[in-house]
Amino acid sequence: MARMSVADRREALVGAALAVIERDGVHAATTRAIVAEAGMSLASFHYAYTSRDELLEAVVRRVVDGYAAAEADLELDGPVQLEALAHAAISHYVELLRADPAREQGMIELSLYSIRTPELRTIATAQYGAYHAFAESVLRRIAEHCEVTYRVETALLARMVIAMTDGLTLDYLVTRDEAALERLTELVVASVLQQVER
Amino acid sequence: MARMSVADRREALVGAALAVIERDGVHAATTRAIVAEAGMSLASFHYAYTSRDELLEAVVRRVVDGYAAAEADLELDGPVQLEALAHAAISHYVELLRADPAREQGMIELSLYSIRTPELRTIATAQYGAYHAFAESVLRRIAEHCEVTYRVETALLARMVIAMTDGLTLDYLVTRDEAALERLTELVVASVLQQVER
DNA sequence: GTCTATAGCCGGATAGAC
DNA sequence: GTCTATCCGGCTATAGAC
Repeated sequence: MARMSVADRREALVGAALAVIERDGVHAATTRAIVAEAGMSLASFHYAYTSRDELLEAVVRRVVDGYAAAEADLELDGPVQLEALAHAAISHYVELLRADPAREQGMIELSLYSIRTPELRTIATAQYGAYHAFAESVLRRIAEHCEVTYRVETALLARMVIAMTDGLTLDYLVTRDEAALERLTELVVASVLQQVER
Repeated sequence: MARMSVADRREALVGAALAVIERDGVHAATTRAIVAEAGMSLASFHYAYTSRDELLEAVVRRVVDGYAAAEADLELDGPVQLEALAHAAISHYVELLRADPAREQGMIELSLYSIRTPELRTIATAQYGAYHAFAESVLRRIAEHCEVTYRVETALLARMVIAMTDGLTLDYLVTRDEAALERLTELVVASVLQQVER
């Protein structure tokens, strides 16, 4: 294998780990599976990271950064109705879920693994902090765009949205019931809209 | 160890497995950890079950049966208001969550593990089927008691309740934020009440 | 710096004594 | 029937050749 800077090697390993986690789950993301995915040797792994947990910490950081970037990219332009906007935002996630359920399962597994591992606990908290911040930012932009306010603090409503989408995700992962997913999505949207003060 | 019938041994192993899963997670529930918890030898395990997955299947079955029994035990008597009843039902679960978060984490891990394991997939589906049936039964009894109906099918609303409590659970497991848990609970109750047709 | 080889441990499952 | 002892594979991490 050609020489790579440690930074590049870490980058490649994080990407490979994410790929394995998304495809086969946290349980399957062994150092061996990760280096195989990255096309490098086992020793190279330990040259870039001292331990598997250190790599997983970097993986969670990348996921968190990814959400921050997604927030910046989100477009909420044009003269759209409040209901349509709320529906579009939730549906956008639900489509991601339907397109790649294993990925979402991997993300939940990653959170659960993190909170079982003392050194990773704070990282897991940061992960959810990023989820909440993302949802809150979207809610805030919707409120501004549609000139409405919420009956509860935006941060709390954001938290509810994350909780509801997580619950939706678990339901779909287990049952794979498309019809229920669609109808549950509508109920989640209705629950959010209920908290809008026009 | 004294002689035990295979049935008794299985019973003991399922209980021990559940204890380990609730305390340390599915990942830690190795055959060795389970037999240590049950106070028996490793060989005795394989005398009662042919494989670890076979035992885990039995564990999920016990969890499912436990929910069915809990439903039968639930009391919804007395002239209570609809709002108080809905709040009490949700709060009852939230108190279980606060009292033993590790247990709820273990149950979610068990579901995720099951859906990653082809032979256990149907069991996971049954587990959620039992959750839904439990919630639906409670909703039905509340509706009957308070003489109201729901704007959507009771089965769908039950599904929403399970999804929301799952999401609530993940949020609390990660953040351990008591204040947020309380306020999220209120939002979940409000979301359910929104679907009541008086 | 990168590799192969291996140490050392823990996992599920089994053999064979009693 | 129940045990101890063991096989064997996979894991993380490291040693040492190049």
